[in-house]
Amino acid sequence: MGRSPCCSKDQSLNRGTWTAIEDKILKGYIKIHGEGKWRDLPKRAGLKRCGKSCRLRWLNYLRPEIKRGNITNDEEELIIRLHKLLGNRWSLIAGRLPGRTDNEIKNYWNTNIGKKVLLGHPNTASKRRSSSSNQAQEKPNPTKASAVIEPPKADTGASCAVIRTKARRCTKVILISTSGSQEPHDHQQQQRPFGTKPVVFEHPSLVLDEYHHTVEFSKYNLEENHLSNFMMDFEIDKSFLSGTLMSTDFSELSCFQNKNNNDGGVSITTCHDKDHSSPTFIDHAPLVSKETELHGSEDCQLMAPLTESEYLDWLCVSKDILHGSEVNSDDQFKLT
DNA sequence: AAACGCAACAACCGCATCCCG
DNA sequence: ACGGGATGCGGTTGTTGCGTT
Repeated sequence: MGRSPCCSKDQSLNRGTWTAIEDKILKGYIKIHGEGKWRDLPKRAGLKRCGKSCRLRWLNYLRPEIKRGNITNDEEELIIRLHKLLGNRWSLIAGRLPGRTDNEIKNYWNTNIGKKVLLGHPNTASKRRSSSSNQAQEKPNPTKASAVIEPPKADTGASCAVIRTKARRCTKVILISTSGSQEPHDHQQQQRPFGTKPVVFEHPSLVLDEYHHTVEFSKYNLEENHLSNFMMDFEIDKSFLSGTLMSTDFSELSCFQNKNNNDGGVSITTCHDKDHSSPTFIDHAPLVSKETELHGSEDCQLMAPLTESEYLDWLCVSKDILHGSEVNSDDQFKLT
């Protein structure tokens, strides 16, 4: 039973930086035989490397589509936006930057952006080896930079909180309307439209799930936080994204006008099933984490209400993931 | 010119997840 | 449904080389 010993323990294997000859051998082998079967590849190709190392070298360095060179300002901007939306899911972020690898973006974040974010200077990128003038400044540990970032203070323009440190599958989203004073279990109230009234998603799966997630709701004592006059929970699936959420007219949604108070708004909370049994079509959490009783709970994270631009970002990414195309600006949701 | 400090990034490591029999 | 191998992913470490003293 158990896992076979890691090949990295094999003392006869080469470690460290790859040589040009090794690169050539690996490139040549993959050109002929294609990717995959990494465990067997080194033996077949005649490389004294472990399969993992070969895979990493190929994916992060040797692939022909890899774009070398500095991260451009546009790319940096995109990374920041995506990180705000996706957290430390570097592979997802890299997937939206053609030619860039997750490793490259992760490194870039840790050495550049993460530091700027911590220091509160998101637009003052220090270029590679540009100057040592800032070396005397406080030196945050780059490897820790992405692990703990303080939640943003209310109304600070650039909110860069990382939602969670470890990528986890998001299986549910809970919308919590903080408007009105209706009872959470009142079915009548749930038939009301957007606006100052409770949110309604008229989708069969939502209704079906209502009872179960109401239980979950009381479990976390949301009521005591006075956050939830209404709550609806649902599986994130394609019908939700493409149907319920995407087809909803948000023109009456007033949540963005009352950020960080209970006077009106919608919070979105993500939950994570430990057994990953629920279907998932997006696996990113959209929002900005907020200190509440829920914060730190292993399975449920409460997010602060989104700003308009944050919400649009999230919707764009969600839609893009679903349809594999860019969102037309005309196709975005109208917000008051 | 040598030593040192640091930034950048390549590579490693271990765990999570996927996939197939 | 389950087990185990293959692969993916993110955190961390090691190496390199530039800039400063």
